[in-house]
Amino acid sequence: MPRKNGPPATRQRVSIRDVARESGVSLSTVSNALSGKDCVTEKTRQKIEEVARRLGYRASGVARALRYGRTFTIGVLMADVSNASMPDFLRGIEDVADREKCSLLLCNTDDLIEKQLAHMRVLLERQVDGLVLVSQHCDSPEIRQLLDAGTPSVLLQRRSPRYKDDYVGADNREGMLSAIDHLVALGHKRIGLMRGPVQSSTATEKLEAFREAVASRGLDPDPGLIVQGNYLVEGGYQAASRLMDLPKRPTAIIAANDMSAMGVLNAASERGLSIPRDLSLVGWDDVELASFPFIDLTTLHLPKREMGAAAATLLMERIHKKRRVKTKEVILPIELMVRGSTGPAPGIRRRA
Amino acid sequence: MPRKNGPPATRQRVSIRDVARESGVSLSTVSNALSGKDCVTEKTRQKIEEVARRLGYRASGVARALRYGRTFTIGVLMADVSNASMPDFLRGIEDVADREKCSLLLCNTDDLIEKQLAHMRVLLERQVDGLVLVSQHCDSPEIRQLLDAGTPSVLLQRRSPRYKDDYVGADNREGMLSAIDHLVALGHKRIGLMRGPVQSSTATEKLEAFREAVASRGLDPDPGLIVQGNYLVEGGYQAASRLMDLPKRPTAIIAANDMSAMGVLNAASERGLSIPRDLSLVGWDDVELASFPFIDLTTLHLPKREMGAAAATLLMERIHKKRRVKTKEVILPIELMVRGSTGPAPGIRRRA
DNA sequence: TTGTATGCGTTATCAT
DNA sequence: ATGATAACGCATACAA
Repeated sequence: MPRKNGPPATRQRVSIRDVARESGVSLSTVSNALSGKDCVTEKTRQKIEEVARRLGYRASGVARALRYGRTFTIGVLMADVSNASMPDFLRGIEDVADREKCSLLLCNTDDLIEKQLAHMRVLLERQVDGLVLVSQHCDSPEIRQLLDAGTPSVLLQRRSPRYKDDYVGADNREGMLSAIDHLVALGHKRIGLMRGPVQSSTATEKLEAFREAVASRGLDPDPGLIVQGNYLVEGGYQAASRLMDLPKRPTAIIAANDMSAMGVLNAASERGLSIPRDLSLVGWDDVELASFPFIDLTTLHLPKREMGAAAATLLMERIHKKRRVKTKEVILPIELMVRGSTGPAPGIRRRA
Repeated sequence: MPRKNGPPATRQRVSIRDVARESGVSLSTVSNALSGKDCVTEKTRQKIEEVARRLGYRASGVARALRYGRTFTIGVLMADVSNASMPDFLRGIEDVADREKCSLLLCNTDDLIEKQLAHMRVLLERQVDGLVLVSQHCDSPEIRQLLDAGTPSVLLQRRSPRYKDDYVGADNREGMLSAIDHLVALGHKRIGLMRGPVQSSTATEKLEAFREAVASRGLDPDPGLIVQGNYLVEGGYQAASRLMDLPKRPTAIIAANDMSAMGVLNAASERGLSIPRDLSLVGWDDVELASFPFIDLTTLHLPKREMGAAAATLLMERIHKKRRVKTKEVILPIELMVRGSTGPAPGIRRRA
């Protein structure tokens, strides 16, 4: 029986057919036996299993996916895995995916909308069961169109300002208030904020909470105290430099995130400013290095792995059609980790 | 026409069939038109494209994979993406994968052989086109069996001591010698080595080069100067503590990697030892934080992204059957980044 | 209990 | 230029 069809599909893989032929039974019997159905004689099953093992048979996930209409695959889009928090988000997603027998297809977008679009198209073509986006870009029309194409999706850490999606984030407002209250308790009144990128929804939330606190706690409302950062070390350095070179320097800085806080440390050491004696510093995210004794950064702990897991859980609900229309948001608490980078404001007596 | 087949495969997706029906042509014509064959009238093509767009048609990667016998997917196995070097390896792999229209399935093994086995089985079932392993476990019989099952694979950063595989690594011997020569030039004679895990092939290579150098450079051969580390901060702390509490402390330490070097910094600050005045420190990997001004760690730069790319390139050669049997090794150069954590040995005049 | 037939969506071959 | 068909590997409904 010569193959009549085209060159592709070289048919080198051992398939259920080979097992059937070799064990002298039919396809379905093999299928039944191997998937543990009870309608197969123990003897037949034994035989089949032996043959399968001998031939090194391994069911084709591709064929299965085609048949089931499910790939047991989840696509993950993030700007850059190399960014400190990303691996933890990823691990959280994986925790749940593993449990649900799903694998992860990972794509880096480098924060480029075009790259994200291309990746999304590929992922949808691959028929992933769902999509997790840790991305600033969830608002452009093309992306919305793909998002609405029917494949479940969930936003993690960054949300769309204009649309209502399934979303997992952290309580940034609470975080900001607790940071400020901590600083206020230490006597700080002139607090600088390094805000994150304008497209970042979390940056916006933090900024709003900051303004709210400035008003309600009676802090110095000088708009010069709010500078632009970008979540990177270098951006943190530049932003911090602007704050430090202000005619009247803030006594404390809240960085856009831990990485930009590193930039602040650089800027401070350059100017011979001692932290926390001359300047208190609060980070955001609580990445691993924040807890190193020689860094010892006071920061807001983002439960990254838990957030990833929560996102994946939301996604699985959709995939299992447990929830069809109503969107859901999960906001996880955020905790201030008080470490050594914050101290009494200069000129304030200890235990003020 | 009621569906007769089983419950799965719900048939909700718009397929090439729908496009064919809607545009009043046959399946093959749609396929030809959409895949840019020239045997289609321009008018027909227009029509088909319009319909496809209108219906939101997207070809099924799964069906294609079944048909082609290729999934355009590469499986990546690593102990833990959260480890500092992993994201860079991953990016390198992705660089090449993107170019080759492949996506990455990422699996964390947590360095557990059972987990790795399970993931490998899943990946092979999914019919990935190839496998990249950044894993200590490539030597157990079960794993070898899967590795030899026909799917191309390449080892990255860690190799098998017993088997010859496609492999990409760095020139660890050169790295170690350059580190030692740097220290020797600074007057160090009593150098401590924190070796990596025993299963780590790179750790072994470094250790051998260290011993070679101790002999050839006439360094203190005290076996107590070699302690066990584990690539983690805490392990580095403990190992460094042992070295520092030696009756006669080394004047320099070469850490297992940058993370354990952080542990050394912790141990040093705990003992009030100043680096590099009392103790010189060399790391390994050159992760981002090594270059932060307030850390400023002298370390060996591992070209991680390039290594990942080289591994993926090797893999693609196999996938494209450019190379069938002969295994290939790529050893990338490693470069000493001299920063502030190394200085003259105590008791040595400056500019010794 | 076991075998036969069908379809998942695609594309290459072959016929028209 | 276009259409009919088979095959990739699997799982199921149904018949024997």
